[in-house]
Amino acid sequence: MDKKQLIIKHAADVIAEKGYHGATPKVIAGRAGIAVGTIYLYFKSKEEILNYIFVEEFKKREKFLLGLNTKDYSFYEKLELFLDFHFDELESDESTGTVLIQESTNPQQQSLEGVQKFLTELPEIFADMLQQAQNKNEIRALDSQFAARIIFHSIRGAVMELKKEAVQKGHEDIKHELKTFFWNAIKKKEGELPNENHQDE
Amino acid sequence: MDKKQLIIKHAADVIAEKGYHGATPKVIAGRAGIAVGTIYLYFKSKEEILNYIFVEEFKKREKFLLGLNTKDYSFYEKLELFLDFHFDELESDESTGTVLIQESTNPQQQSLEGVQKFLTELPEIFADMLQQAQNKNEIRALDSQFAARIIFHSIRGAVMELKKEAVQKGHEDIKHELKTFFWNAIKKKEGELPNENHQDE
Amino acid sequence: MDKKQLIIKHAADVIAEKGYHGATPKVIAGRAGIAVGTIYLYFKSKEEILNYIFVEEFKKREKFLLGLNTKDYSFYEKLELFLDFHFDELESDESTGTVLIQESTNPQQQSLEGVQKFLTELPEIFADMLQQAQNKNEIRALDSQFAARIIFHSIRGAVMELKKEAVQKGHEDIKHELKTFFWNAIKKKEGELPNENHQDE
Amino acid sequence: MDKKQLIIKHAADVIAEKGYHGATPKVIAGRAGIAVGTIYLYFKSKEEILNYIFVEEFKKREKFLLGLNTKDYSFYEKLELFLDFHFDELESDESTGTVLIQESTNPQQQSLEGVQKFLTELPEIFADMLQQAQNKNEIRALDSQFAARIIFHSIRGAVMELKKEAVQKGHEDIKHELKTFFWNAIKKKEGELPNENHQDE
DNA sequence: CATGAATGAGCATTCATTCAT
DNA sequence: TATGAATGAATGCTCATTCAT
Repeated sequence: MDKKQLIIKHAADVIAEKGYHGATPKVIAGRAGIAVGTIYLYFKSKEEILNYIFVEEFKKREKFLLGLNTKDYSFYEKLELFLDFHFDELESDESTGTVLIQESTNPQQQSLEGVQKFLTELPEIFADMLQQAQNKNEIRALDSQFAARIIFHSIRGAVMELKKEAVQKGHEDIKHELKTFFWNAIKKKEGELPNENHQDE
Repeated sequence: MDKKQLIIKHAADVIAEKGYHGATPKVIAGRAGIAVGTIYLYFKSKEEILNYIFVEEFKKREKFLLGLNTKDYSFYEKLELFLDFHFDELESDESTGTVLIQESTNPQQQSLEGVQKFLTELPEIFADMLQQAQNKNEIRALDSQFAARIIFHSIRGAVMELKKEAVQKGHEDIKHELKTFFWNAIKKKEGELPNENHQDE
Repeated sequence: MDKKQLIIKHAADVIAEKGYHGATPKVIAGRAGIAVGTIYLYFKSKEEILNYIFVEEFKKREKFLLGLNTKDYSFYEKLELFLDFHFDELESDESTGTVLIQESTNPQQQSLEGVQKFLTELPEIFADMLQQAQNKNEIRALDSQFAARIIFHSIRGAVMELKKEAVQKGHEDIKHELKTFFWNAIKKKEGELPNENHQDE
Repeated sequence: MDKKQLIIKHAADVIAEKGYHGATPKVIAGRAGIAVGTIYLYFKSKEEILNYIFVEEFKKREKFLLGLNTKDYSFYEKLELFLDFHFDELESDESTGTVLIQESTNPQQQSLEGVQKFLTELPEIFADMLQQAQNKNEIRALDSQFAARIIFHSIRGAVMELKKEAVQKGHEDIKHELKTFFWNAIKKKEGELPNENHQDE
C-alpha cells in the first residue's frame, strides 16, 4: 500500500477521534505501524497532512460536481446525485468525512489552501448550479450564493448528527429526508411566506 | 466591572480569533488587561471558561425558546422570533457566536457539560416545537428530530458564512433568506418531490 | 489568643500534614480563620514562620538542657529527664514535633538560623554533657560529639516511627526502651541501670 | 552510556543539593547535559525519578540483608557487614545516600511505593535479624521491631552528620564508633566486642 | 527509505507576596 | 490592624520536528 495513503488514513482516524490538536504524530505513526520520522518523509508538517486531506477531498467533489454540469440533468437530479455521492464517500470513509466537518471550523486551519478551497470553491460550484437552475426556471428565485452555503452547511450538520446517534436511522432515510427538505426549500411554485398571508388578511 | 464577565468577553474574542488551542491564558489575560493568575481566581481551568460560555448561551436560548412555547404563536412566528433573537445575540456579541459554532465541533470539547447541552438540548426543544406544529397541521409531515437538527446546523452554517464575507449582505437580508428557506422546506401544502412527478409522466 | 501564636500553631499543623511546600499561606490562613494578608503582618515570609518555629523550640530545649547542667544530676538522670521533657513536648504539641524532624532534613531550609541552631547547637550541648560524664567516669570512653549526634538523631527517628504506627506501644514504653538502649550503649561497664543502683542504696 | 542512569545520577545530585522541590527538571537536565524532554522519555514524572531511586536502593539493601541471613554469621558480624555495605554504598555515591535520608521524611513523598518500602520493609528485615539473634541468645531481650528502627534511623542520622562536617573524622572511625555504640546497646551482658573475643581465640 | 531518541519552545497552572481598601 | 483580590515569575510537562544511524 502507498505509504502516503497509509499515513493519511490513520491520521484521519486519529483526528476524527481526538481532534487536530489531540492527534499527535506519535499516535498517528503508532496507529499506522510506522516510525514518527517516516511521516516527515511524506509530509513537511502535521498541518500539511490536514491540508492534503482537504485538497484530496475537495478534488473528488469538484470533479464530480463539474462532471454533473456537463450532463443534462435537472437540478433536482443533480442535488440527488451529489447527496448520494457525498454520503457514499462518507460511508466508505467515515473519519475523513468527520475531519472535513470538524476541522474546517477552526480559524487557525482556515488559512490552509485545502481548507479554504473546500470552504469557498465547493459552495461556489454549487451556487453556480443553483443559478443555472434559476435561469432555467427550475427553482424559485433565491440568492444562489447564500442558498448554496445553507445547503452546504446543512449537509455538514446532518453528517455531524449522524456520527452521534449511533445511526438509529439509516443513511438512506436521512438522505431522503435531506433531499425532501432542500427540494421543498428551493423548488418553484406555490406559497408565499405566511406572514405575507397574514398581512393580506 | 464584573471581572468574570471581563474575562469571558476577552476569552471569547481570542478563541473566536485563534481557536481554543491558540487562545492561551497569557493572551487572554493580556487582552483583558489583567494578570494570568487572575483568570484562575474566577475559573478553575481554561476548559471551564469555554464551558461557562456554552452554559450561559445555552441558558439564554433555552429560556427564550421555552418562553415562546408558553405563548400562542404559530410555528412560523416562533421560527421568525427565534431567528431574530439568535441574530440579535450574534450581532451584539459576535465572538461569542463564533465560539459557539467553532468549538462545538471539536471532539475533545464535546464532553463539556455546556457544549453537550447546547448541542443536544437546544435542538431537542426545537424538535418539540416542530412536533407540535405538525400535530396542529401547521407544517408538513417530517421527522421533527432530524429537521430540527438540520435547521439548527444550517443556522450555525449561515452564521459561519456571515463572519467570512465581511457582510456584503446585511443581517436583515440573511434573516429573510433563511426564514424563507426554512419555511418552504417545512410548510404544509402543495408539491411532492419532482421525481415522483417524473415517475407520473 | 496571641495572633502570632495562632498562626504558628496552624502553620505547624499544616506543615506537619503536607510538608513545607504543600503548606500554602492560603491554607494556613484558612485553618487559622484569618486572611492571607494577616500572616504577613506578623511574619516577613513563609520561611520566617518555619524559622520561628525552630527558634522557639530550640530555645525551650536549650533552656532545659542548660538548666539540667546547673543541677547535680548523674548523666543517666539527665538523659532520662531530657527524654521525658522531649516526649512531653511532643505529646502536648504533636505537629510542632513533626515539623522539627521533617523539615530539618531539607537542605534549602538548613540555611535558616533556627534550623541551624536546632541541628548544631542542641547536639553540642548534649555533647558537652556526655563529655562531662566521661570526665566523671560515669560513662565509657567515646567520641562525645559523635555519640551526641547518634543519640539526637535516634530520638528523631524514634519520634518519626511513633507517628506512623498509630501508637501500638505507649509513649512510656518507648521512652523506657530508648533509655535502656542508650544507656547500654554508653554506660561504663556492664551493669544495671543507674537508678536501679540508686534504689538499691 | 545508559541515559536512565545518567538522569538518576544527576537528579540525585541536584536533589541532594537543593531538595526535591528545588530540583527542577530544567536544572536536572542542565546538569546531565540533556534536554528537559529527554527526562520524560525515561520517567513519567519527576516523582517517578525519586521513586526509582528509592526502589533501586531498597532492592540493593534488601538483597544484601536477605543474603546475610542465608549464611551462618553471628549477629554482630551481620551488623558489621551491613554497616560496611551501607557505608561503602554511601561513599561510592554520596548524593543518593543523602536523598534517601532527606526525602524520606517528607509526608508528600511517603506515599511513593519506593519510599514506603525503604522506610518499612528494610527495618522489618532488620527486626527479623534482631529477633533471631535474641532467640539464639546472642543479644539481650529487647523489642526487636523498635530496636531495629532506632538502629535504622541512627544510621540515617549518622550519615546526615557525615555530610555536614566535611568529614573531619574518616568513615572508618565512624563505622567503628557506630558498631561499638550499637553493640553495647544490644549485646547480652557485659563484655567485649565479639570480634575481640574471636581475636582472643 | 526508515527509524525513534533527542530536542526545547511553549503550554496550563500555582502560589508567595503585595497593597488599596 | 485586617483584608483578600491581584500579581506574574516560575513550575512540571508536552509535542512537532530533526537527524544520526
